[in-house]
Amino acid sequence: MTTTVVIGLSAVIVAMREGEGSVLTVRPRDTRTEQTSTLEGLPFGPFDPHDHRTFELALREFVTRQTRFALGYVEQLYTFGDKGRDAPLADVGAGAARVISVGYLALAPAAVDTQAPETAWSPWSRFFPWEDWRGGRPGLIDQAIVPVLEGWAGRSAQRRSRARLLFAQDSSPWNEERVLDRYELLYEAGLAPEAARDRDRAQGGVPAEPEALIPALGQPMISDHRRILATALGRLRGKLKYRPVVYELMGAEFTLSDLQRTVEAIAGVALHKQNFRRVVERTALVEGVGRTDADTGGRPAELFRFRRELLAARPAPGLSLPLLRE
Amino acid sequence: MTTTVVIGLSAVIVAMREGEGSVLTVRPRDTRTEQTSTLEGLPFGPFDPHDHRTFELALREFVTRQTRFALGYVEQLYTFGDKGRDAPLADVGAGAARVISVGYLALAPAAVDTQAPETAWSPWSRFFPWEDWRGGRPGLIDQAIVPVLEGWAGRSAQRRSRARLLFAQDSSPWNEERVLDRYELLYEAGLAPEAARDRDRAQGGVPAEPEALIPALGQPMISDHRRILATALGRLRGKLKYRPVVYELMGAEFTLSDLQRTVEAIAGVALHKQNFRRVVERTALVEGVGRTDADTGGRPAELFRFRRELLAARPAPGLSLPLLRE
DNA sequence: TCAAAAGTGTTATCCTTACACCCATGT
DNA sequence: ACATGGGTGTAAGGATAACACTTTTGA
Repeated sequence: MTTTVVIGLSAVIVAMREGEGSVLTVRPRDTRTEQTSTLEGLPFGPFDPHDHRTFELALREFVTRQTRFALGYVEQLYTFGDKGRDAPLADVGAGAARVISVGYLALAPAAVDTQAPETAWSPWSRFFPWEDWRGGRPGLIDQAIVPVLEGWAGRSAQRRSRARLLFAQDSSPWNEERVLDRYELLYEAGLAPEAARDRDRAQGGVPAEPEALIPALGQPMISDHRRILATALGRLRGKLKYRPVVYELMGAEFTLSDLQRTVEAIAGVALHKQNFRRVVERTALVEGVGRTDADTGGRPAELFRFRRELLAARPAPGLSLPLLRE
Repeated sequence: MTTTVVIGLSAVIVAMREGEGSVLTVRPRDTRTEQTSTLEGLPFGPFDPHDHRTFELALREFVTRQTRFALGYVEQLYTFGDKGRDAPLADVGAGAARVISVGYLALAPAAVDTQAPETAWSPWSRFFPWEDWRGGRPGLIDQAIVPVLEGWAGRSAQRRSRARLLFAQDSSPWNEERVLDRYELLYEAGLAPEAARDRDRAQGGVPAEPEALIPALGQPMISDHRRILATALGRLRGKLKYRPVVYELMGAEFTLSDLQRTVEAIAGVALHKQNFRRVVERTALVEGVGRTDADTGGRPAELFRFRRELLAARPAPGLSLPLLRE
């Protein structure tokens, strides 16, 4: 028996919407029932080996078709191929097809809008509520996550220490980059509804009706899309520090507070205002445009622009995160 | 017409051999002519969607089969799918198959050996002679590369500045991480024999006999393997700085000079001895074992070991590269 | 005794962190 | 006047880079 392979492309398209780090989601329409899915997913499209010259071109094309805007910054994330966690398209194709999905990260300025039906901007705190530490340690970690993880870990020292490190218990520090590791831990511990669904499918059965969701554990997504999203968020948080990628999320002109709020939303931590400004100014990648924005509620803020022309001429640093002590 | 997709896995297996950063290469045997290839390639194997649960398991399996040793550290690099640069397996399969290759980076300690026939450890300076700046700026850059690039760039300011930045001309600094960008520049400029070959194949013809190689431009490899190797080397050079990956290349015990020579071989730059030691000791990821190695030619050196047990308990830093000024 | 490589000490400089304070606007 | 957010100055501590120097071996 030969199993054929189908390559799918998924896009994590990130933008700031209403002050929150958000990601473009779709609710696909089931071809049989004509119902739109209750779960959200990422924009997803097949890669046609005959027509498409490169993955990236294929991605840009189908995203433009689905969402009606053209992507700017795009980078390949990872290729996912685990059996049992593959995309639901596997059922749709002829016979047994294995779906390999190549995940991409795309960044869009806030102004970019989508008028396409069935697509929406969702703040990613919907999917990963434990990742937002801007207001200090989220209560739900100790209320809802830690107790269940302790039950799962039992006497296993390895499991306990893994949970302790990833969720910053007992004075171990919060590492905002390890989004994927945390999601995978929750998945393994059975706290992600996706785990139960994948298990049911593997046993040949129809997925059971989802149980009542525990809001603290975040909205699940279609297929392995929450895993791809976690990969994207972790990668973005890391990249922020060594490449000037934040500016891909900003409009043409912005205040330094806008910039700080964007970095905070992505990194999920609060930053020290004065030191953040210094860090930004030291890179010399922004310059004032000589005008101010008066709609700030206080003193008008100077408007800056990103000096994109320097990108070609330099190794180009990122931003350090001068954390705000609690 | 449907074009089928085949997924191939390629492995860049890195180890120190005879003091040089080396990579495991194979000379595949042509199924028709029974001749072994004149060009080297990377260990490469098909991914069987029916049998293999994950890419990584498939990779470990075929590498063990081809090279007779088991991989340790493994990480996914990138998935390559450009038409016209795909693997030669495309001709071998039934009809028109498009080969997508998922590249992996693996690190092995020097002690690891391969007894398999047709495999060998090749220093990567064979493939990228311009990447070794340990003895200062390699003369071949200005002798052989820059003149040809200038011809290629012509009056295009963009091309000229790209070449200038990547090859550190006119006081622009050498950025050792941009291995892939440099290779792609040479490919575009037609300085990589692979470019001519891909062009010939695209026009339906049989690849012309390779012209006499210009040694300064490095040995070409099969398919797009030199591109994958460039990706691996760039990634490894970057990762060195923020994750403690060098230790994956070291034996159980090593001197600080061994460690420095390894970092220098990978990064391709000379480091300042005293400051390197300080940097290493500050991470506290190594500890002396209380014995010395007398075979150094001078004063015996203290032996150290990597405190791997700390990896689980820490965010784990890398090494900065305290450059040696010329 | 000398070459070769290991290993130590010290200083200037820069970056980060932390703290305190002033400025310009709307209500 | 005062609340709100924007913006500046400065000093302590730590990391890096650059320098010179001592120690221990083999030939």
